[in-house]
Parts: sequence; structure tokens; C-alpha cells
Amino acid sequence: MNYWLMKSEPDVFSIDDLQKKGQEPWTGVRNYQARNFMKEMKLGDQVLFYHSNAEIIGVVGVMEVVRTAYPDPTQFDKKSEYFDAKATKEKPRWEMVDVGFKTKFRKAVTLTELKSEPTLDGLILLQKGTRLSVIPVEKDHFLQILKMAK
DNA sequence: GCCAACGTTGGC
DNA sequence: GCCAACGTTGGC
Repeated sequence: MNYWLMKSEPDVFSIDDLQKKGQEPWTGVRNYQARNFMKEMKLGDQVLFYHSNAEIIGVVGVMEVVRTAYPDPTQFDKKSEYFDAKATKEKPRWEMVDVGFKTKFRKAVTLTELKSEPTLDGLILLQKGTRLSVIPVEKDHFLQILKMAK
């Protein structure tokens, strides 16, 4: 079992949206490193849901991988903002996983709180200049963040 | 709205 | 292959 963190702007897609829908294909990742992490994901992997570019920035809940990586259809869709002219159905560039809702924290674990927690030292999210939207998280860090949500 | 940090593109 | 220019991310 592996642990991850994925970012989303709540104006675009929030934890509440996921809770309503139950599950969702994680479309729109257009960064190779992030894509490669998604390809490593296994069924049942636990994923922290992080709200970026938001009023309240931080981890807001937990989701679970319910379908392993497959081509992101928005790369072929000319009308999509995620369209990629260099991607073909024979040679897709971008993949995604489907995630299912697990829990929403009663209160977000904010970025400020994450930064001030010494045991989270080394969390990739907190490293300088990290803009990755899909990030692996150590089990201990994952459990620590769950603890902070209580 | 600003801007630092980073990734990508494309000319050479 | 280098690197300047440009675009994007995301916190503040």
C-alpha cells in the first residue's frame, strides 16, 4: 500500500465535489513527473486531497485509487482546455487514475500547520519550489497528517 | 495582483 | 545540446 497527495484547486474541483460524486477521473495532469507517479499507483492506495490556490490552503480529506492509470481522454478533445495536439490515441502522452471519496476532515490541516510540524520534515509538498500536483507521501507522514486532522 | 520557482519550447 | 523566452503554478 502506498500513500500519495494530490492537489486540486477547489474552484475547479473540491473535496465536496468528490464527496457528491463518489468517484472521479483525475483529468488534466500535464506534468511528466506527476504522470509517472500516477502510473505507479495501485488499487487501494490512499491519497490525501489538497486544496491549492484557495482561501483555506491545505489537506482536506482522503481518497483512494479505484482505477489504475489509463489514458486521459481530455488530451484528445479539441474543446478541452487540457487538449494536447501532440498526443495521439496510438501514443497517448497523459494518463490518469480514478479516485474514490473516503473521508472529509472536519477541519482542514492547513499548509501553515504542516510547515510547523517537525515530524513532517522531508515531506515533498513542503520542499522549496515544489509545484508537483501528484506527490508520494511516506506512511509515517500520512499517519501524522491524519492525526493532525482530529 | 505580484512574483519566485520551475517546466517547456524552439531557434540556433 | 544550449539557453533565452515564455507559460504555469501556487503562496502570499
